[in-house]
Amino acid sequence: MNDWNESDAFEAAVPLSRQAMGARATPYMEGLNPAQRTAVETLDGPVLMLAGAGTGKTKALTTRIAHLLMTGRAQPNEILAVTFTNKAAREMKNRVGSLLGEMVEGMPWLGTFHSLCVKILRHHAELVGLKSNFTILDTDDQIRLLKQLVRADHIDEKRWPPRLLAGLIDGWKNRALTPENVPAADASAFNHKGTDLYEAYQMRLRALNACDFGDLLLHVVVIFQKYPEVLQKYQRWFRYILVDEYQDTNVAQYLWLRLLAADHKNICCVGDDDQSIYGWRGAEVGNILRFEQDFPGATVVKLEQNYRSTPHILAAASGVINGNENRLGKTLWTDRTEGEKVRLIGHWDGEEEARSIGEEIDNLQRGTRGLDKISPESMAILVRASHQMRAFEDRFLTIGLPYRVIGGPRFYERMEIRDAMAYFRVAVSNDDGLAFERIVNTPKRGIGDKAQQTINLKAREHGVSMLEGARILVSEGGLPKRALGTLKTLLDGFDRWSTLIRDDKINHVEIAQQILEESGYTDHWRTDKTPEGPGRLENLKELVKALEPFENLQGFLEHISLIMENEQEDQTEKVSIMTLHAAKGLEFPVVFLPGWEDGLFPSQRSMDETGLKGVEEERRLAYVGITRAEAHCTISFAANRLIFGQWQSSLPSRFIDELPSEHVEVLTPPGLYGGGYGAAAPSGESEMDSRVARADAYNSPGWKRMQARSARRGVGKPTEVKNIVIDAQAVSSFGLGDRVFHQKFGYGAVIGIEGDKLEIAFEKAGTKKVIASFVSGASEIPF
DNA sequence: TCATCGCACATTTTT
DNA sequence: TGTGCGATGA
Repeated sequence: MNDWNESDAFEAAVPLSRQAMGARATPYMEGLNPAQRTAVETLDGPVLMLAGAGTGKTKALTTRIAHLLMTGRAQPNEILAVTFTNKAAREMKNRVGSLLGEMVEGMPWLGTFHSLCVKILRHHAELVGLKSNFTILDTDDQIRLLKQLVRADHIDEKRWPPRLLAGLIDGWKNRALTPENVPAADASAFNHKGTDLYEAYQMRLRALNACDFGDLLLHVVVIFQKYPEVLQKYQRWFRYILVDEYQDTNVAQYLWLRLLAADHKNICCVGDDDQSIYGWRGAEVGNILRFEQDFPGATVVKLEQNYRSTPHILAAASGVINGNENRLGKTLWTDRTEGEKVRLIGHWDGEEEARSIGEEIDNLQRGTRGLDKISPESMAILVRASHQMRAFEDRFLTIGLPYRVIGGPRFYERMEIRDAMAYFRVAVSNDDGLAFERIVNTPKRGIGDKAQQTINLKAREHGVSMLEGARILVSEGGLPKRALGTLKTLLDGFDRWSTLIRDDKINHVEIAQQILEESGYTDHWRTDKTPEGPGRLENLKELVKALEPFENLQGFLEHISLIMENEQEDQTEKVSIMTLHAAKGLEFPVVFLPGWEDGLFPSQRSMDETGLKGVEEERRLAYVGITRAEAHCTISFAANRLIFGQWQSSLPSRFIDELPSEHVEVLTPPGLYGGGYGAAAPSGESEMDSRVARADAYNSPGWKRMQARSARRGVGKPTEVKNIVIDAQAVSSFGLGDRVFHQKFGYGAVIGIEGDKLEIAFEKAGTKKVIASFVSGASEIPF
């Protein structure tokens, strides 16, 4: 599958008939708005397509490809089209295909950065000291390798965890830095040994004939920079370059693109600076902000007409994103006029929030809100951090609401899958040491650390692979008897399986089954008594099924190293729960955005680590979240949350203050503060509208009064709530030193006042900041 | 070599 | 609260 096939990639494909197109109009261009049309038709020179959320970016991009082909500007194999994910690549392929019917043979150079790099690198591997059949390590292998190196250097793994080193190295690779280029400023990294270990790691990889993900790009960039004649060949070949999600590119990817575009200069980058949310893994918003300087004479096209959301939703999103300084500046608009305001709800705690959202979803799917029934599939809950999902899962399980969690550990990352693949890897190529290490003692064969070290030693001493080393040891008898026997069995197994693979007489699916069976791996899970056992067996079956479409095991392994996704769409209608990151690019009629509390969202860590830059990225995340919604968007926050078994109280997110109040409907949670604010107290809203439509409307006295008022009116939940919120006088009447009571934290003394927020030293729970309305004077508690 | 205990720790994730 | 890792003992 990944075989680099010259004829595929470079030989002229069947030319498209120019007459055939000339005769007809351009039906594939129908339905484009003027901006999209410009983006499609501006073929010469650099183009930056700034495409806001829901503005038909993929449509413009795919139509542009169709246009290039139909006008005869380029053959399918002369277009380089790059995406980040396999999913995006697949979608693009399909959409180009359907635009043009069956007229175009596949585009060999449409793919992810990584898959395209593999293709190039296999062809020039020797230039960076690799063989063209190099293997690709995933993060797991990478960490294990680094661990070995860290240990070999006698570094305290507690203080200097290998993962940290992995992060550093990834960071360097993202910035296209080889060990010799690591800036002096980074010299102190990892106990002053970072650079050396990086170098050692690269040497080790070369010895293993392996690459990590970062290397795929780095090596190609290095080759391009060092061997102009190689670069030139590609530069000349790719007449047109298209890049999706340009705001997510890192330095290495940027360099890669610049080098390739330097000849024809026909590069079209599509992206949205406001949706750059991957800075933490090396993405440089700067790339898109700098585009016009980097590519002089660039045409910039802004796609601003939004086809997804209602005006209120767009306005709310704009209000939030306007808080960012560094933007190219777009304003989404729509010609729609109808629609609900964004709804804002505060809750007492996370559980309450989950309950409320569960109820709301239930109402929506039954059509109780006087609206049409909405299928659960059309609804999504988008959270900042995955631990927030639990509350919803728990709740939905109890009320029997079908849900699906998107993201989480992917299929090919699961332990049993990786183990099974390690078996395949060793069977296919006996010298895959990392894979051998992984499974030599799985299932348990009495070959522990000690024995593995001996094997390793023996292998190095003879300059052979681990498997060969093990073979020598077995023949010499250099291991405990028990280990010797099991190891021999395993080695015989690999002999047998490798022969089967080489002979190619039996179907590879059968071979795979045989390997898993004879190695004892399937039995290992069959006899496993943990609750996961059956599921893992199930996954193994899935894995074997996934082998079917491939020619052989080898083809499967090559392909799979770059595809770590889980494609099992079950068609039952379910509510989706996912992180905001995972939601990028998706859309739902109904979106819930829970957990908008300072510290959770924006995340404390992000703010601590990168300061203002971090807040801005979090703000973009908020923008991404809101713009996922087509018709209904509900933002909520909880005053208290159980985090790591500890109650923490928090303040509503600063992003809530940034929502323009005229596009927000403030609701009180049913049951908590009494409910029905919107129905019974229209005054609150007009009050807020008359206020300067600015950020702190929610901190304003009006907001507080409103909260207090609805609280007083409330019936409340019998136990929890009645005495939490007290009236407006109390809100403003606390003074330093006052003794107060808080429902979850108990008694405490006010030690600081900051607007409507109090800093309170609780007797049991420590010092916390709380909204004044959530505490009451200690004497007022109506028990 | 393997099982158990105790401790530190705790975003976001694609390839 | 819970997990995952490393140190500890059988």
